[in-house]
Formats: sequence, C-alpha cells, structure tokens
Amino acid sequence: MGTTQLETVPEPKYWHLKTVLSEALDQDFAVGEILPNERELAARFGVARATLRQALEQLELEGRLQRRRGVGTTVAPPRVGVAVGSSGQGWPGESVDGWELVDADGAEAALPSAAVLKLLGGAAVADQPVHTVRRTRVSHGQAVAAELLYVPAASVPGLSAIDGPAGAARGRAVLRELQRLALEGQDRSVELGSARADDAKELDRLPGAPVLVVTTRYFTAAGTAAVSVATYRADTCRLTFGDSGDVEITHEARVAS
Amino acid sequence: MGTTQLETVPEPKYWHLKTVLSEALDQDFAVGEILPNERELAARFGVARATLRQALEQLELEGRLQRRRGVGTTVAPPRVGVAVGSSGQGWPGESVDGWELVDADGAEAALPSAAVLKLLGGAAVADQPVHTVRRTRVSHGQAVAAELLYVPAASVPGLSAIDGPAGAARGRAVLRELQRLALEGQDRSVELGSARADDAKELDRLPGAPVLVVTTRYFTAAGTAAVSVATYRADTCRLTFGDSGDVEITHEARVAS
DNA sequence: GAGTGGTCTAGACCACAAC
DNA sequence: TTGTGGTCTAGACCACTCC
Repeated sequence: MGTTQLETVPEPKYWHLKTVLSEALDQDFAVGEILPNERELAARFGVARATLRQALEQLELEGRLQRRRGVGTTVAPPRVGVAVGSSGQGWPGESVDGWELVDADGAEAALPSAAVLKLLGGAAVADQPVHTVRRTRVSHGQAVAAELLYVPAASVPGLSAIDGPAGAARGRAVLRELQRLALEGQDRSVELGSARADDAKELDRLPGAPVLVVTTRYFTAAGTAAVSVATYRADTCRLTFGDSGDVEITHEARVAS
Repeated sequence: MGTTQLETVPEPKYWHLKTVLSEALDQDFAVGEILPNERELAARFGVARATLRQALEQLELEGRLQRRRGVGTTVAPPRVGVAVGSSGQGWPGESVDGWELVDADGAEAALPSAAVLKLLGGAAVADQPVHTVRRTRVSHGQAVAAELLYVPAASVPGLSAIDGPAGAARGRAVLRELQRLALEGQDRSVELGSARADDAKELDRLPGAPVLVVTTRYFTAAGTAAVSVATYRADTCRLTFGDSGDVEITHEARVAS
C-alpha cells in the first residue's frame, strides 16, 4: 500500500537493463571475463533478445564491453589513453610513436578526391598528384587507429611522384622528406564517425563501428603541406591532449555529483 | 550467363541502404529538408522498418540526419566546429566563449564522488567540499555542450563553501576566484560516451545519445585546482584544437582515395 | 486526433570462430 | 558440428508534436 512511485516515469527497458548490467559488471565480473550469451541473458532478464542487445550496444559504445562474433561478449579493460598531439608539435610520427606503415599498399601517388583537395587548400592544384600514405597505430599490442596521410607532390619536391621507390619504401621516403620541412603549425579536429570497410578491417572491427576521426593539417610557410585523417577505435581509446596521457580515468568519472 | 559477380559478398542490407541514402542526401535533398517517414521509406526500399532504422541510425551518428520524435527526420547541417582549448591555455570560460551558467542549480558545494576525487588527485581531501558548477555551452543558437566543473574549496580559499552567495551567483564567484590563480598547465582527454539523463535534457537529446566527453584538468603550482567534465553533442559537433575552428570539413573528407 | 519517431516482441536465418 | 554474435522480418504499442 501506498508509497510506491506516484509519478511512474516509464524508463525504457533497455535503459534500465543497461544500468543493471553496468552495476553487475562493476561488482561481479573481472576484466576479460566472458558473459553469458545473449539468448540466455535475454531470458534471464525476461526481455526479447533485441532489447537486450540494445543495452549491450550502449555498454559497448561506452567501452565497457567487447563483443566478437562467434566468440562471445567479454568485459572490456579500461580505455587506453592515446596521446594525440602534445602541445609540442611535430610532423606525423615524430613526437608520437606507435605508427607503422601498412606494407600492403604503403603509399601511392594518385589524384585526390574533391574533399581532400578542400582540406589541402590552395597549396595543391587539382591536377597534381598527392602521395597517399597508409599507416596503422598500435598501442598495447592492439591496432587502435588507421590513418591516411595526404602529401601533395609539391610539398616534397625531392621525391618524384612517378619514379622513385614504391610501396612501403615510398611511404618511408615521404615521411622522411616531410621532416626536412620547417613545420609552422598545425590544426586538429575530432569528430565522431563510423568506420569505413577498409578502416574497419585494419582495426579488427565491423564496418560502421564507431570511431573518432582526427583530422590534422600541417602548415609550412608555403601553406598546407600535408593532411592526416586518422580514425581511432572509439570503444577502446581515450584521446589525450597535453602532457600526461597515462592517467587513469575510468567510466566512473562520469557518474558524478 | 557470365559476368555477374562471381564472389558475391553479402553486404548487409542496412549498410547498402545507408550508402544509397547517403548519396540521395547529397543529390536530392537540401539541408533542413524533411525526409519521408520511416514506414514509407522502408516500404519504398522493400525492407523492414527496423532495417531502415539501422541505416538511419548510422547516418544520424555521422551527423547527416537529425531525427525528432513526433516531428520527423530532417537533413542535418554540416557539423559546427567548436573550439576546445586552443594552444593558448586559459581558465574555463576565459579564452573560449559561449558558456552560460545553468541558473537552476548554478553551483553547490558538496562532497565529490570517488571518481571525481580521483581526477582531482591529491589536492582534494576526501572530506572536503567541492564546488560543483553546471554550465551549458551555446553555439549558433543551439546548446552543444553541458559541463560540470569541480573546484575543491581549497582551490578558492577566498570563497566560503558554507556562507556566501548561492545558486548562479555562487557559480560566477567560483569562476571569478579561479581566474585569480596562476594557471600552470592543463590536461585534456576526449572519449566517446552516452548522454546521462540530465545532460541529455540540457542538450535536447534522448538519454543515451552519443556524446564526446572532454575531461580537462587545470593545474596550479599547488596541484590540480579544478576538473571539468564537458559532454558535447557528437551528432552536431566537431571539436577543434588549435588556431582555426572555422574551416569547413564536410563528411566527404572521409570518402577518400 | 493524426502522424511522427521510439520501444519491444518472437521468431528466423546467416557469418564466423572454435572445437 | 556447435555455439556465438550479426542481420532481418512483420508485426504491435507507446510517447511525443502539431494541428
């Protein structure tokens, strides 16, 4: 009788489920532990599998869970802090480490898309080839980011776009040439995106997985010398800017007041 | 006979749908235009509504669409660039503008949660009250971020935690006192999250909506003087770091090579 | 009240990993 | 072969906005 909620706010089931699961993860599960499968969890909570999945999706988005087809759902470790451009600037791969060239297609010189041209600004002419270097960033033994680095041929005149080394060797050459230039500044932006098929493969995720897209423009006195578009796994990464990237910030930091 | 795809890769329907819709958005729709409703779109493409919704969700995540219950689905404008900490540092609200105190609960002095304590580090003692200031950031007439700023009472000794002004007035007082301190540095991280109920309300989104969580720590010689946790709408915002935040970067920048 | 997107169900089949 | 998560269906009802 009586003191039950008067104003019953119909909180969605999946939202409530997410809360319950989240607490269970904190209390009853260790990192890496495998959860019961979706069909059983759904039955245990008395909901349809689709509803259960809606809750799991949220938790995965928040980096609490990791789901792998054919394997199962495991408790994810805390997100790793990945340093993205300390205040001390530098050419790609200089100050920040962990980047590896993708040997497969290393680098090619091709005509850029209209969108990349726009990013490169006036420095690149539409008809000019642009070196495209593909790299992967590895942290804690896991691929965390896939990058496409666009360098107009005009930025690295010491390197022939037609002759010269091919594949990964060309990629290395482009990076080496870049670092001979005087970097005047850079420009960075971060936004949410979903992984393209190629990036997803590189990151060991399904296409459409949420990613943080970091777009960086590198300036010299001559203008925009290079543009990098790096896609980071949003589920496992926390991008850090500034001096310390090693500080622990768990999801709990957001359960505040 | 013949040249039809030999290796038929069963691309998911929703993925293909997303591509088709994305192209249609580029060609046949203007920003702000309203799409046919989900039931009709699903029928038109010959899929179940749930499948159609999966495609729409992706497009919304990428900032291409905006969906509002009871209204409809509209074509979203390009994401707005929001400056987050230019290299030139500063106390909250100093260099970057657009922040407004939330008058409702302005600021209160309470004991912080364990997670916030961890962020504040050694500077705050567990038993000490922490001023909690709630702010909202408005850009282009729209709320783009909700922030909780935590300032240990010890950081602003000129302000009594118990007496003194209340509500929004206290918030302003806390900010004013902060700016009298010598800022030695800061520390920033960005990660993906989902909107808590209170933040969602502030941002005019549903709970669970994707947000970019920007955590900033402000250092003085005495240690961590304040911590800010700001949640930005991931669908409408592109966070910019550095000097220029006004550059147009459309989604096309990622359709490359 | 009419129309929208949001939630939920109870099934089915598929792709993938591991045994 | 078995068991997992991923995709898809065809419905139903709810919450909200607008007229």
